[in-house]
Amino acid sequence: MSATIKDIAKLAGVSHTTVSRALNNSPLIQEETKERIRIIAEQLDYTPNYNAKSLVLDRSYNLGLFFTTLSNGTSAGFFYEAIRGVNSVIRDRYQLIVKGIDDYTSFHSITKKSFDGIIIVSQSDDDGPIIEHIANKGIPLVVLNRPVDTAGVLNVLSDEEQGAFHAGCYLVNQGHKKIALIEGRKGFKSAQNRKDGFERAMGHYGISVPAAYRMPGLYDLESGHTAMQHFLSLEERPTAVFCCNDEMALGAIKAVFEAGLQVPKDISVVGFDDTVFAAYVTPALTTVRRPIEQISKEGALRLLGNIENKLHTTEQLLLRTELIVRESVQLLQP
Amino acid sequence: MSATIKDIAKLAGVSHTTVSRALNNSPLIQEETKERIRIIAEQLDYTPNYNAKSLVLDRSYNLGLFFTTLSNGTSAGFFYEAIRGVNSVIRDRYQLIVKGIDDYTSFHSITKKSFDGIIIVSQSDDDGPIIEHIANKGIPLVVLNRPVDTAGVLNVLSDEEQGAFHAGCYLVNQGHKKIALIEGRKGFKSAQNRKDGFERAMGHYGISVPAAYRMPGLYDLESGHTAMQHFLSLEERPTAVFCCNDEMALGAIKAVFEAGLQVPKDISVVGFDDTVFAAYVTPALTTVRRPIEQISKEGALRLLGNIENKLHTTEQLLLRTELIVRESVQLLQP
DNA sequence: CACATCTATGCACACGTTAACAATAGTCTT
DNA sequence: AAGACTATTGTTAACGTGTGCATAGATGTG
Repeated sequence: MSATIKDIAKLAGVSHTTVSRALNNSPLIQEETKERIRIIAEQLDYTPNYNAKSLVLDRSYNLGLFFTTLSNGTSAGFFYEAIRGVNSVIRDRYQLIVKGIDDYTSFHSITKKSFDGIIIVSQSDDDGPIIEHIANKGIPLVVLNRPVDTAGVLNVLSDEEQGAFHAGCYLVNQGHKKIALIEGRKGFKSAQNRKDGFERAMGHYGISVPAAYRMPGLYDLESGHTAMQHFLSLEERPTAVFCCNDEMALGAIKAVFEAGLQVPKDISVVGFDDTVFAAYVTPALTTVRRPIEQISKEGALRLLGNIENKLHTTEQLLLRTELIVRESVQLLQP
Repeated sequence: MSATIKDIAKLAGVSHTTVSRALNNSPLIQEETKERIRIIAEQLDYTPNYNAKSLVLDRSYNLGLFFTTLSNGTSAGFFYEAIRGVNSVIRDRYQLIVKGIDDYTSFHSITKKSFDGIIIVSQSDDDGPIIEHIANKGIPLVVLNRPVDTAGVLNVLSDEEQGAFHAGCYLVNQGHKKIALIEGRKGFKSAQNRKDGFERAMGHYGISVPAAYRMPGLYDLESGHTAMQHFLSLEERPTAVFCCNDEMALGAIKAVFEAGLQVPKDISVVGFDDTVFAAYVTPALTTVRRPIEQISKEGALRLLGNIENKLHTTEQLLLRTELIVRESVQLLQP
């Protein structure tokens, strides 16, 4: 069917060894011979069989890109930016294999032979076992988006606690005192960090957040909607709500409008993530931007570095978040 | 390093052939022997080397999932749903390799050896060459989202023309006569189809759409915003605007609010795609839903069918779109 | 001129797996 | 009891590529 180095060898009147060396641009082969062989390869439309190469070179040319889940809980924008970032770095050097961790029934098939390196975009503590497995197998690994301290594992993430802290401070500085919180999906590390940052800000200014001002959420529109309905039903409504992501913030805003009220006039809303539509909803959403694409780029770069230099550095990179002030927060007069 | 069938063979006191057969559950091997071998394999934590398997079986266990572009023009939600749909079908039988077609400098490396099958999520006529290439190489192929008529290629898409037609008719039936259009990204087949469906609806009711009521768009928030600003500046403003996707519709709505006007009271807006946030913006967006996830599922299923039965059927599957009526269109009194 | 050195190439094997064919022992048939 | 057949296992080669070692010719050296 398709041409092999042996076919080329026959036509060129040399051994297949010479062809192999010529096409890999080995200094052992005469320039003239190389050129002749290259031309024949071109004519035959030769493409190396990567499976054979992999077998003998013990490299798969595969990079795994694993998400905590593909089926629920991962927001589309997040997913997209992560893949984009990684893809822009690897170009054609590796194949990018995308998987959801929760699709694995067993990690047995994850071996050094099938992955040259793995990028885990982790959103949950439940990812611990797979991280252990990969590290044990000695596969180069970078974990994005969530802190890990396993030795030999790279780690790139944004400082979400700090981002939430800034958002909380901002609300207080705008004059808010009755501030409510819609939490993220339980078990997701980000949910914990964002909550922590928010709490720290409140603590910093000595503002207490009663139980009625705290609602659980699932990072989706619907749970934001429900949570806000609850806040609106309270006798003493909060004047501002910090939502642990933009989708929930959107759902929350929707609930406010449905109740015949206005954002930010009657109630202020802050989100987290700066998703693409945050700037375009009405009112434009004040939110915390985390540099997903940059995180995935930096992560991929460092991973490739470790792969190519056969290192297993343990490095943690923390990228700053940024508060994006738009129109969804009202300045309260004292 | 890692165990091979030969290691198992030694421990079991049989030939490596017997081990291979046992682990592949061949009927040639005695049940008792199989069991013994399985236990040893388990103890050694044996995993087959897929590169070696691929080499001899001439199968890669790879499925390509190619998008027109990863870097711009593909909406995040679209991307996400497509991967989800395909992933839910293939589970652990194949590895899913995600690529942007515009990342390829040459299609040379796309061979039968490296891909058992390919799914192209096509958004542009520019994808013609790669489709030709893949079909010529005899690699099983399904093209999603855009019509193709190459022999031996599967094709699954939604009837967007019909969807846009219904949306257009709906606007007219709600009493609108001055209807404007924000077009999709030039070169994208969907842009043409949606425009065609809209035009057909207008033609059907004898409504003419002047040049000033047509604006180009790029499928992003910003171009929708710009286009709507243009419409608002006209002496005789349209009463309704059909946007070729939801993102542009969001941008358009934003522009309306900025001008101190209201949707749908002053101007009605219809989108296309029913992205996740369509239901949660204010006002909730009336739009056309196309079943991306279903399309990618159906496509993947049919592709796997063709791969496993070694067929190259030429089949086209057209899935219906659905008009989702929400709150962004005003009923005009005559 | 004899020997060492260098250059360009080939030979043979390895990577881990599957499969065609061969071999052995036991069972059945007449 | 001889031949045919069956069940189980082994021998060997093959997939396509890369590499250590051998080889042959050319060139340099004293």
